[in-house]
Amino acid sequence: MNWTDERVEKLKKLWSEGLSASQIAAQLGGVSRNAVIGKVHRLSLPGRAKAGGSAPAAANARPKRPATPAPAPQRPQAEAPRILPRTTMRPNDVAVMKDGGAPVPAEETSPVTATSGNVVVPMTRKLALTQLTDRTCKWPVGDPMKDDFHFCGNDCNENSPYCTYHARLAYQPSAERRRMR
DNA sequence: CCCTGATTCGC
DNA sequence: GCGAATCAGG
Repeated sequence: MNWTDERVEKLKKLWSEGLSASQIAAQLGGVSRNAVIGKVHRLSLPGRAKAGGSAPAAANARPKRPATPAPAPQRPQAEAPRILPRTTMRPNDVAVMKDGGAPVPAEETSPVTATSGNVVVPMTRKLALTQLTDRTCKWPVGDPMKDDFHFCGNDCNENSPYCTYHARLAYQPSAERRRMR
């Protein structure tokens, strides 16, 4: 895959926007994240800022490289579009989903934080925390700091902690991967 | 384990 | 110049 001006330009754009190398590689298609990082360095683009006191990356630089380059099997990265419960979502994933119009918990352990404010939900049974059972949807509704806070409480599947509706919101596929020719 | 960027060096 | 392999972290 050539680094055409077009692709380089897109690389610069996405990199400056803070996307990770792997995400950029996914968008460009046909290149690995290593290729992206390598290109970034070659272009002398500013690397990622090291925030809190840890940046001995360049200080070390004493790796060992075996003189035996094993035949590297390429992985064509063609996974099936499986929808798996990804509870950990990165900022970019959330940003993409936000356009869908559906309210979605931004944080992993506590979806509560994201639902503060106006949440439009089909129907809730307005259950308190202590009234939740194994079969009631545990999707939080409203502001936990206010007293009108409650949980959805609808019937949920045996496995999922949420009802069918909220399970869709909670378990959005990472998606936004595949983008190649 | 997943991920991140950084670096080296054979090609 | 390219990028896989590798390192070093989170």
